[in-house]
This record gives sequence, structure tokens and C-alpha cells, in this order.
Amino acid sequence: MAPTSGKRRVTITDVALHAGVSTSAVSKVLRNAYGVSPEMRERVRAAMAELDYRPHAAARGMRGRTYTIGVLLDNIRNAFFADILEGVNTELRGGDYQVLIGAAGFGEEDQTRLARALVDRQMDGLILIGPGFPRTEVLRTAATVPTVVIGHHDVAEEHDSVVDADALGAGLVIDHLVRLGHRRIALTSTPGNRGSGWSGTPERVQRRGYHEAMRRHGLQDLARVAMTAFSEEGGYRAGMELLASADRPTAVFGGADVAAMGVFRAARELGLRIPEDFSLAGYNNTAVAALAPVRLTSVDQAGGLMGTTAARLLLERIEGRTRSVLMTVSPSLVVRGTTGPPPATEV
Amino acid sequence: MAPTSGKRRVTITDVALHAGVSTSAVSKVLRNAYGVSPEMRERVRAAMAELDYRPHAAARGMRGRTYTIGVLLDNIRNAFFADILEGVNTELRGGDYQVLIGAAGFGEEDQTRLARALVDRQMDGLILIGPGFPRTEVLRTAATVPTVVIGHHDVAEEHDSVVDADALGAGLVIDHLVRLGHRRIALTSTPGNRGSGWSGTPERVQRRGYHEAMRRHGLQDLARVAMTAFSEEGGYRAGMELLASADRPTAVFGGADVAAMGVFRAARELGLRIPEDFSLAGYNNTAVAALAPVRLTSVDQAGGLMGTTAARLLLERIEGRTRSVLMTVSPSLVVRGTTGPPPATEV
DNA sequence: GTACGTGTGTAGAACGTTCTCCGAATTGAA
DNA sequence: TTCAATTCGGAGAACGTTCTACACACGTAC
Repeated sequence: MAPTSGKRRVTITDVALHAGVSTSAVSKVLRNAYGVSPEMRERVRAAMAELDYRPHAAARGMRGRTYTIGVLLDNIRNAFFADILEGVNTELRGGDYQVLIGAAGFGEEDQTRLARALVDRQMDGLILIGPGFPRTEVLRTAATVPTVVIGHHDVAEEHDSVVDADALGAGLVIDHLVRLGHRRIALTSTPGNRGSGWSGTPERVQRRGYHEAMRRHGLQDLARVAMTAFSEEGGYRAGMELLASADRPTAVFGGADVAAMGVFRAARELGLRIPEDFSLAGYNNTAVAALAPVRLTSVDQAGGLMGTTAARLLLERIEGRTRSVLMTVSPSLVVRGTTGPPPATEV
Repeated sequence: MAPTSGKRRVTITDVALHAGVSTSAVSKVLRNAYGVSPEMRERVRAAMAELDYRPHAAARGMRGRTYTIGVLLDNIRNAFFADILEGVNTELRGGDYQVLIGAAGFGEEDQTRLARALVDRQMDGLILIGPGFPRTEVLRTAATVPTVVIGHHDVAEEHDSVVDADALGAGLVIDHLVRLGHRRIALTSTPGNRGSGWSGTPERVQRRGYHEAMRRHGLQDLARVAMTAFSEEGGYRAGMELLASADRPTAVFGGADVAAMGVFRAARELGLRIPEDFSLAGYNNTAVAALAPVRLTSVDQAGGLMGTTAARLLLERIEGRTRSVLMTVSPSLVVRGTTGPPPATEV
């Protein structure tokens, strides 16, 4: 058994005794419930302060709320998630709720296990960021506890959704590159074994947007997509595949900033200068993109806004809203140093 | 009240009924406790599987453990923390414990509040990464629940400690730069209002190591430290201050990779080429340092190892160890493209 | 004088576990 | 046969809250 050495916790009973009232009364004060006179409220408050009382969340969880919100994500290394979380924290700061994050990894089983763990720990609400476990499992979870899904474009009665207009975002990049004079523009994307049942993963919608934009510019025959993982290494391999080929693209749109970094490495290794010989754009506008040695043109998704929105929607759901809501935020292009006109020989 | 719509949870009673035994028996099986026959264990196991039973963590928390470990950190944006967390997760994967992360921000009150929240939520153990709230509060917490502190060199009976040999790490960088021919080597560091009572914060130990190394090389008079925040912006300001001055250093040791990125921006803005005109090194060897456009020379701290170690120590403490343990991991230098000999005019 | 709110407070039964204690059955030794 | 000793299983009291139900005191309207 854990050595809980220290003295016993101060409980609601201690407070009640100290204030000379019933535990019910203390509980009411605690929850701002109806049926307490101002004087009693004051007396109880004083007693709580005097004894340095803090309610035991686990015990509260047995009957009512735990005042805890769980966030599930695959990997905290993804800087975009940090933006979202900052938004969530901003919205919830000062309120009664605490945010606890679970980093599940990319495995389907691990994610499922974490999701269940969050439910078992009696979270009052869940924010799932780009969940990679089966949709049916998500829906089952969402039927039990208020849930907001961030990223996937699939909507459902059971949960709210906060998404980025990814098709539009992809369009922004293509428009920008075409305007610069590029025609052979490739995309790196990921098959995304994101569990089963999701038809609207961000990467898929982004891909759709890419193809639409290429078609819009009459470049559909030049469209080319390299599928790998959204990671530095994945981007590198995709970059190698694309740039070593005969009719090599003059620009690559990395579907995620990390992947773009990998493409960058491939380009450098092949002796291509950026942006003189080759243009590169990313997606998500994570912190790296802005770094002085990087200066990557990218698409900003307003992660902070997505976070605050998700938190607000979740609170509403906890308070009882049942109609589901879809919130779409629109992306914007941030042009930096990695995109420029294609080399003269290509025009 | 939250709409818990779905059907009622499967409880231990349901399992007991279904298996035709008492709840006590089920509980015993659940906890691998003494006093169950193999047949009964099998029967109960089968019932649990059949009903898809999952113990209610909040309820368990009221008497025994919650099988949850809380990690407190200031900001998930710090890529070094990701390394640590990966280590923690690796060690705990497959076990009974779940890891939940709280991102407290840098404020002293916010951190204190989060720490208390974790205790209130009945965590079985706590991992505090570079805590920025008062040491007394940490010690009080550690007296109540098993705790491991990562980063700070201050040791105590109440908790275990996992630290990097930061003085040594600073020495590695200085040695490397001196060997290249540099003499005017500056450091960017942070005052770090990391709560009160900590005398061994990583940055302080690192600073000490820097001064020792400079003295060792007879360069104590050329030592120079710019104090700012460990952030891109902070690094930029420090870089500007150092590089715009008359006797500008030929090399800067950014006390953290992010800060080094800021210094990079300052250098570029002043028209200094790296590493031809000016050398730059970072600390922590975060993911950015390895990126193709960055290639920052940095000090690797083996964050993963720190994480696995911390997790292991914590489990031991939960199992009852009371003697405190200090674990030091040694850093290693990773030389990349941002360091080279000083410009000829300087030698 | 009765009936009916309305506002303020308490009693006490949940909630789903853990764990101490106790009883029954079985075994082994004297 | 009797008496421990050992093993297996269950009863039931916690744990710290929430929340329903109810009691009481005080109007107020008829």
C-alpha cells in the first residue's frame, strides 16, 4: 500500500462539525445549490477556509461530477496540439474544471484503452483530438459522456465537432503556388490508419481539396500524391520519391509541417536550393514553421480558436445541450521564405 | 446534470451476480488478492469478460488505488518534455497504471492549483517536471503521495529525484567551442522565477558549469551571461544584446534550444552567417535541433531515459520504498552545423 | 382557525469499490 | 476421535461525497 503517511484529509464532515451545521449544508454551499441562507453560506465558507478544505474529487465522482475534463491525443510532440490545448486551457482557466491530458500514442488499442480509462475515471467531458480508434467506439463513448471531436469532418448526433476547413486550406496553398508560376505541384499525404469508420479525416479532406484546386487550375493531369507517414522520416522518404523522379515537381505541398521538414532534408540532400530551385509549403503553421532557420510557408489553422471553441461546446454539452454542433474554422495562408517562382527553365 | 443517457455501468455487483459469488470474491480476483481458488478465479474472470466489466476508478480511489499517475509540467510545447513523457509511457505501457498529464503553465499559483488538483483526484503517484511552485509546497505534497521530481538538483527525503548533470553538459559545450578556437563565448540563461526555495534549478547548475568551464580554460574574464526568458523571443532579445555590443562574442551557448533559435534570428537579422561568422549551440537536443534547416549543435540529455527512470522510481515508491533516491543521467554533445571555427580576424 | 405555500435546514440512503473480520469446510497430527 | 491449522468464501462496514425527502417555522389568504 502506498505510504499515505501524512495526516488524514480534511473532509466535509470536519467542515460541518467546525461550522456547526450538517454535511448536507456544506455540500450545498460547495455546489452553490439552492436552499442556504447568506449567513450560513458565510459561516461554512469561513470554516472551509480555516480548515483549508478541498473536496475529494474521487468521492465527488461517485455521485456527481469530478470537475475534470479529459483530452485525448496521439502524441504531444505535435506542436499543433499545443496550440489547441492552450486554447482549451484559456477557456477553462479560472473555472471549476481541470484539464487532464492523455497521450495515447498512435495504436488503435492504446487509444481505445486510454479513452476507456478516461471514462472509468469519471471525466465530466472528453475532447478527442484527431482520434485514431474506431468510430463506433467513439460514438459509444460519446453516448456515455459529453464529447467534442476535433479534426475529423464526420459529424454525429452524439458529439460536437470542431474542424478546420481543410479543403479550403489546401486550395490556399495551390492558388499561391500557381500564382507564382508553378504547375507541377505535388502533395505528401498519409494513408492514416486512423481506426476504422472515419471518412472525413483531415488528411483525406485536404487531399480532396488539393485535387479540386488542381482541377480548378486545369492541372489535374499534373497532380501527384506521395503517401507516407506524417513524420520527419516519412516526409523525407516522400520527398526522395518525388524529387528523384524524372518529371520532378517544382513545388511540394507537405500535408503537415513535420512532413515538410522531411522534404526539406531530401531537397538539401539532392542539392536543391529552396526556394530558388524548388518551393515548399507546409500545413498547420506550427511553431517550427516560424523559426528563423526554417521560415516555412504554411497554412494557419487557428489552433487556439479551435481549442477555446471545443472547450466552450463541451461545457454547453455538460450543462445539458443535446443537439450536436459543428464548428468550422477557416484557415489562412502564411507566406514565408520557402516559396518562390519556379526556376526559369521550367516556366 | 450531465446527460449520462446510455445504460447503467456494469458494476462489481453485476459481475458477482452473474458469476454466482460475492462481491468480495470479485474484488479479490480484481486485485489478485489472497484467498481465491483457481476455479473461482476462472469463473469470475469469465463473468467479467462476458459483461465487459471495467472497474470504476473513482470508486476504487475511495478506498484503494486509482491506478493513475499524474505528470505535472509547465508547457507541453517544450519538446524535451515530450522525450521524457515518451520514456514514462514506455515504462508504464502494459502495466496497470495510466498516465495523465497536467499542463499548468508557468504561474506559481496555477501550478500549485494543479498539483493540489492531482492530489484531490487521488493519483497514486506524481511526476513533477521542473516544478515552478514553492519547494515547501512540493515537499508537503510529496509527504502525502509518492513523488518524483525531474530537473531540480535539490534532493529531499520526501521525494526521489532524476536530474541531468547540467554542469557537465555546459562543460561539454564550452570545451567543444574552445577546441574550435573560440574565446569569447557567451551564455543565455534565465533568472527563472521558478517558485521559491529551489537552489538547484537546471539553469542555475548549468550557469555554474559554464563559469567553471570558462575558468578551467582561463577565460573567466571573457565570460558573459545574458539573462532572459527561455523562449524564442527571449533568445532573440538576448542575442541582440550580445551581438550588437562592441566586443561581441564569437560564439553563443543558448541555455535551451528554443533560446538558441531566437539567437539565430538575431544573428540573421544582423547579417551574421552561421557558422562562418558566428557559432551557436543549444541545450536539450530537442526535435527542432535535428531538423534539416536547423542542424543545431546541442547537448543531448537522454530525456527518454530520464522518463523511464522516473517512472520506475515512482513505482518502487508506490510499492513502499521510503528511502529517497537520486538518479543522475549524463549528457552528451551532438555536433551539427551551427558550430565551427571563429572567423580568421578573431583568432 | 384552517389550509397552503415558501424558505431554510437536516437525515440518511445511495454511489462502487476495498478490506477487515468471521465462519465453514477441509486437512493433518496427536 | 478430537483439536488445531489452513484454506476458501462471504458479510458488511467503511470511504467522502451528492441529493432526495422530509421537518419545521413562518407568513398569507381565505
